[in-house]
Amino acid sequence: MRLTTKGRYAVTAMLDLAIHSQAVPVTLTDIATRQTISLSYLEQLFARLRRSGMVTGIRGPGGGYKLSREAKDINVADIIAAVDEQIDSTKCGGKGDCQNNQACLTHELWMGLSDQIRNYLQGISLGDLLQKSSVKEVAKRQEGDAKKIIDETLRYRETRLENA
Amino acid sequence: MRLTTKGRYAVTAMLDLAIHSQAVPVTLTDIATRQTISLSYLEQLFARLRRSGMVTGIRGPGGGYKLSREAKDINVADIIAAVDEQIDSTKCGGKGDCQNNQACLTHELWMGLSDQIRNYLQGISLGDLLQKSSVKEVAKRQEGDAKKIIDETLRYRETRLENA
DNA sequence: TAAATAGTTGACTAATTCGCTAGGTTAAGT
DNA sequence: ACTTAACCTAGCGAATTAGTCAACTATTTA
Repeated sequence: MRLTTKGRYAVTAMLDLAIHSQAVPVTLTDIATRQTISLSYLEQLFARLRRSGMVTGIRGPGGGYKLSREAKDINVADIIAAVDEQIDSTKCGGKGDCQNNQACLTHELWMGLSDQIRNYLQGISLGDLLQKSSVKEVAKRQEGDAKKIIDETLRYRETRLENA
Repeated sequence: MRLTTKGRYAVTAMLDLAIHSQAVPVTLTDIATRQTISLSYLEQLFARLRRSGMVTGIRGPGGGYKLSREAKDINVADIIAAVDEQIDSTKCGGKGDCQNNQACLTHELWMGLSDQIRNYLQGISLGDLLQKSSVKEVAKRQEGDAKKIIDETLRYRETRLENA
């Protein structure tokens, strides 16, 4: 388990998706606008997230991304693991023969510690993060900020849905 | 809080130091030999650890490094923070004005999550890690492995201490 | 059916970090 | 003096980060 900015971007974007994901899919352009993340970089991250089965891409006009599961069933550890290709952090690929063909201290210690962190992050779901009131407030304000850009599109989609 | 191999090296080295730190200081050469980490890289890591006040360097023959505090008073989060220069992970340096001069989602979410991870790692001390029996076993075997290299030096030092 | 939208893919790039090497200087012990 | 070992600095190749650009494919609407 590594913790880098890449993982942070992914978690932030997924939370944004969880917040705005209603019946209508959310486009990466919307997320990029709200979270000020490069669109192309988001595309790379979501390609991995999609392959991990956490999100579903819907093509064509009115398309975008949706969570594949409920927010409460997606945890932070999974998101980070999806975008961070885990390089074998032990020189021997987990075989335990890094030092004189035997297990090294790193193995016993760090692997265990890494597992603990993973377990910890696995206990935190997107749903949990949504609960936090502070997140809700910021999200609400961000919607307002981006309203001028997104509003028309959104309104258009909603109208279309109502007519369907 | 970031988690990279750099931090892992630092934690591993500090644990090695904690295990072997008796009355006699431990040289970086010893640690480098036991943990198969580059000596010069270790020097860089320990420069930071020393500046953070976690270890004390003793120069000259018979010198080496010692823990500045007891193992139970040094936690994993501090070690990682010491070697990982924390790049301001919010674009605005924690001022909370990254997006339209207001706090962004990243702030509310990731900073909070990062704090949780930090708090968690702060609860794990070197002393706690020493308790783990598996660590003890590996350390014992590693001592045996490195015995041919280190034994003479160690014996020499002990003799010197007894005579003092 | 044509046009517009939007996801998908891949190649490419500048900047940074990682892990390490090489070479020194300084302080302390014998 | 000589050795030891901490301490310091510069630099290097590889990897990663964060991002751009461009082409392509699928879907929907007109």
